Amino acid sequence: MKKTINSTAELARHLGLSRWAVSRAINGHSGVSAETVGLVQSAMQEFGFTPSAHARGLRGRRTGAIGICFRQLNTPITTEKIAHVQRLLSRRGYRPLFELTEVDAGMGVEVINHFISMRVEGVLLIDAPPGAESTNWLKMLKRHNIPAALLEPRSPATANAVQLDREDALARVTERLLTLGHTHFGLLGISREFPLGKPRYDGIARALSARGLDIERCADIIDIPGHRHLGMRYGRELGGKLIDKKKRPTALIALNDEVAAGAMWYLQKLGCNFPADFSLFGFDNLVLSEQTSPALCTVDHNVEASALAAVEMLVKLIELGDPSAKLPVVRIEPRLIFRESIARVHS
Amino acid sequence: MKKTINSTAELARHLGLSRWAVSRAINGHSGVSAETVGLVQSAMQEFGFTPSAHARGLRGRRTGAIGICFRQLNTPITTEKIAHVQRLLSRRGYRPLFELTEVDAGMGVEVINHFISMRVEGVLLIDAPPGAESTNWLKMLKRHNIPAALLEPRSPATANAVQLDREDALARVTERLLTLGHTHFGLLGISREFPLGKPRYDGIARALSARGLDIERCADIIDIPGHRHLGMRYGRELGGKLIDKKKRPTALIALNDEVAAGAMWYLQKLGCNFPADFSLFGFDNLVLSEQTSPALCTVDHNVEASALAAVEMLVKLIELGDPSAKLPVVRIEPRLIFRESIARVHS
DNA sequence: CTGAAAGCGCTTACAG
DNA sequence: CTGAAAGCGCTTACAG
Repeated sequence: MKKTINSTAELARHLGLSRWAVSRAINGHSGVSAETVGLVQSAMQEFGFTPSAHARGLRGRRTGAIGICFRQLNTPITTEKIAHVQRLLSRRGYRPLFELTEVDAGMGVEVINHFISMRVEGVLLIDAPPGAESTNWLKMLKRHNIPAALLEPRSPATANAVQLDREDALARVTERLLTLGHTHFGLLGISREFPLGKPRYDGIARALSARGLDIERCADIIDIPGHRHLGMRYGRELGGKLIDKKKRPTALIALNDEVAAGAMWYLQKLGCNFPADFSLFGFDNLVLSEQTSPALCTVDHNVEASALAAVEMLVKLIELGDPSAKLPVVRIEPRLIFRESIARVHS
Repeated sequence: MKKTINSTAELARHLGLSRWAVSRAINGHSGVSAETVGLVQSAMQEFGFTPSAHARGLRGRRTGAIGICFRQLNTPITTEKIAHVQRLLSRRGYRPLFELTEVDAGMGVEVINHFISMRVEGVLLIDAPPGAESTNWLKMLKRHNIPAALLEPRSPATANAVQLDREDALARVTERLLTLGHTHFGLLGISREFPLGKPRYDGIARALSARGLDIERCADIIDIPGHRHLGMRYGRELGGKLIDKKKRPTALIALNDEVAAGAMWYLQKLGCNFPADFSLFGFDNLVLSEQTSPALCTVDHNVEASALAAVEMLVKLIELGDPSAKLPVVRIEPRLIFRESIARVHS
């Protein structure tokens, strides 16, 4: 029967070492021989001993913990962010603490307080909600000198944030379609009044005006104001509105892949061909976009790059040690994914 | 300028109370008046003070922390489990610590060690991988007297687990289709050899034999052995295999909603009607299943019930305080969702 | 309720 | 490297 080891003191006694040597071996500090480090590590392995994070966090300056919070796990994009962030942080020796802020009302403050009570070294807010709520969270953290970085906040931030450049992506999509000869665009679910639609609309307008074209004349906004579910069903309804148009666009740019797939489905059922009758571009690079037929051209969020930028920003803020440090906003370029759903316009 | 408060000692000094009173007020213990509790709480609010979880975890017996781990965030079902678990645990005064085990190789052991170092009071393994890996995790936890519960382990467990009764669900689906007059079934992607398929197949067989029917004669298994992606594209390919059959089934039961939607899409393009030509049942109750046309009949995992059962099981194990306690496996009944994709068979 | 003390398991600074 | 000590911020048991 093996004896069990529950503290570094017991481990030191077992190995005939001082607690000092054990502590420094565990933490990779200098002053102990490589041989001693090996002995300590193999004993930890053998007895399944892991030092108490609480004692360490209480006495030491570093806890190694990083609080990560996000609103909901409702999209594959969010879950991908989380997976990348976990990988990147644990490679840098940090331990992520994940929490959801919107499973219950008022949960956000509770989560931030938990992070504070855990003495996290930094907080990463993913998809932070707009307005006063997240401002309050940032205030709470600042009060405790805990730096925070924002990954894709829902309202525009002026510092310490990483944001996806949707405008640039849509400008590039539009340029590509112009190159293929398209001059009449259908904007499925993309409207200026809508926070999700605004940067997309602006990007399209920018690309058009670079060619001397006016978005008001070249593009039809096809949407249903007040519609809430931005999924396939919405896409089908927009397909229905599109088909009633006298002068049909030749290139369709959809708010996202689900809307694109819904519209494609509906129009195909009516006998339309993709990309012969319509070129179509989605957004999000969901698995769905590969599975449509033809496979959908779309825009990939480049989540890996955003997650990396956010983690590096947070680590830098932690290293600066200045709670009022302001790092410039990082803009991430989305990647255009070209597949089968676009073609040269018929002349 | 407000002074800041960083410890219960400072808080006690500020309020003219003893540290004893403050501690008991914060933890809701008896011996302090309601008035004192109120004073303490409002001062905590005012100064944004949250006691150190590390000091608390080090000295006190309880940390209130629960480790939750899961393999990946790859399905909406998993993310739903997490949201429910967070809500249920925080309502019971526990703090969940979430970690992913499959973002890097060997991450599982690292995650369990982190839980141990955090002195969690219990661990919930969600979608635990089959085989030796999770057995090892359980061994590590047991060594530290940390109870663990399994929510839908990928290999059958004999105790301390909550499992979805897929067999029962498919038996009920089959009964319903039999009631509608169907006697010839197409099993899309459901094969006996496959861990995901086995319980489904058994359930279908059970319902058939209850009516004196033999699954070998009444059902065609339509699948592509070795196919990896169980998504819409696979469904479309299975639709292709189905249409080549001499004697076509009238009722289709798909492995999941994506396979069902893919098959529906493919067959509709060929001019088949749902549910006139084929009745169709999916599984998972994804958002997608509402968005097909006709809307898909499907099976809902009843995640809320599974999450509740798992949380209650874990809480009971913690309260028992016996690291070798074995609670019986809880089976959760999935819910059948009837929509538009099934009909009485043509006579 | 107060007050004074012990102790949780570490890290850290210090003298050797 | 050793050894002895202090201290992180709490909870807890004890005497009043």
